Amino acid sequence: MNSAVHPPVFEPSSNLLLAALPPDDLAQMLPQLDEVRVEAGQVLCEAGDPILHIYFPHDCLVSLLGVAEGRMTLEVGQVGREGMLGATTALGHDTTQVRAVVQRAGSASRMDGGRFRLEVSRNPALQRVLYRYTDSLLAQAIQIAVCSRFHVLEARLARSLLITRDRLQSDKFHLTHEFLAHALGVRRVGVTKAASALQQQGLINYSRGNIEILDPERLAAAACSCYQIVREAGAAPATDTV
Amino acid sequence: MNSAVHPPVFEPSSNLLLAALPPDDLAQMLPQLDEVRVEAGQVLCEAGDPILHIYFPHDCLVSLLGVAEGRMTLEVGQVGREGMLGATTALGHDTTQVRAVVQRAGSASRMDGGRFRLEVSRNPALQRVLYRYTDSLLAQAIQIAVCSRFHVLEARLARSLLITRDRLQSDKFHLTHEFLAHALGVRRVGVTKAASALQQQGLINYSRGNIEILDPERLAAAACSCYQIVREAGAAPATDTV
DNA sequence: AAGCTTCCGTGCGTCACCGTACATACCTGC
DNA sequence: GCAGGTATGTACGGTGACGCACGGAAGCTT
Repeated sequence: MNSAVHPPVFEPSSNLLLAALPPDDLAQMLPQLDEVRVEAGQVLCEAGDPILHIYFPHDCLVSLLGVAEGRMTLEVGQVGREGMLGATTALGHDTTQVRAVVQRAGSASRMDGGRFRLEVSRNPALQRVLYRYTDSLLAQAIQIAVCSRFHVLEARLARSLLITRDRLQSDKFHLTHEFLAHALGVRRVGVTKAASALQQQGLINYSRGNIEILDPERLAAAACSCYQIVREAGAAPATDTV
Repeated sequence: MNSAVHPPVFEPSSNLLLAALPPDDLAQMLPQLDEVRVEAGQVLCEAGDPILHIYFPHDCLVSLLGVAEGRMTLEVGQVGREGMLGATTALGHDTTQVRAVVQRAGSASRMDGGRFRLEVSRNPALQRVLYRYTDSLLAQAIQIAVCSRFHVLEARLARSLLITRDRLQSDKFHLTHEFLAHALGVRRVGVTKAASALQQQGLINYSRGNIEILDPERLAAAACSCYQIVREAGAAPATDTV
């Protein structure tokens, strides 16, 4: 179910973390990486469960959901080709704190969790890459915490749509109100109401999960300032001393 | 103003991150560490400002506040003797995303930000320690994001008090409603109301900032489950492969 | 064409928290 | 023992989101 039907079409190095490794280090990891295809809605790992595999996305997008009791969840970060899923297992956490749900289907390089730990323990270059990436995840999580505490739903929805747009490099994508509700930590009807407001202002258009961003500039104006901050947090810092 | 009036009474290694370093690595850093005293309410760094110094707390406790527009803030983590302040500067972030406010006065080892960067760049043991610590900060931030989104104020207040109790190893400490309001991201009157409820149940007692926890077990029952999760996130993971 | 599933829209009562304003109690220092 | 700052208590209308329930529309399957 996870295996690609067609022969692999992505080089592992299409993931930017892997691409950042020195060639020799990358070569050492290659035999342990499998290309797999992940489908939208698929749960790659569940909060509290052991981390069996880690993933380096190529073209898919994964949503990290913090989980409270019941069905309440809140997106605390996203993982695309610039990152990886399961980095925390390198530090001895055998379970994951978040649920990872595929937002956009695509391809990823997968690796056994135990082998990854071993590889990290003897690969300083990989350690540095993971440290950098964990730090950027922290920056994202902090801003999302602030945002979801203080900003109203309509602004948060606008922010979320813009971030997705940036990541997917497209003004059109598939995302149901239900999915957005889980990410924003609100009811489905709350998303419907906020989305209707944005649509009536002519900022977006949607129908049965097919969302189109009509006016990015005005949508950015309707979003909170967290949009800029989260976007920059995902990018690399100005200088690189480690 | 920051210098200790009395001669230093804390060894740098009373900070657990420094203590985790191999003796040789620690010895190399020692000449660059100054013991300073920090006072309650002191702002060690302001969100958006450059990171001039990094701190390794000995017995003080520092609150990390994510900042939104206006006076709205939300505590996204705490730094005590198990951690440090400013680790992110090692990765080239010249500014900090959070405001760091001293919650309990005490002593810390301080170091110049630039020298710290240099030290990190050539000290793999230090890099590993920072990676571990950043990962635990991330775990804290994630849970706090979830908690502040879904749980009611009274439960969050109980959680906050219990965590402070654990860190300070004392049932009595000083913490005004105003300070708690900034940490929990709510109004001061909201804290007053929630604290009154806890007091009427006989769980706590307070007067002019002097808080006493009367019944930790029942207070834990009044708190959300995030208390356990955050506490474990602050602790070291079960195994250590890096 | 019928039937089913998925997705979106609306209405209604409830509630936690907000913003603001004002009142009261306690502590410190002169 | 009075002034002034600090800390806490109370009140009140407003609102964003909640929980629940139901209606409807679009697409897919048979």
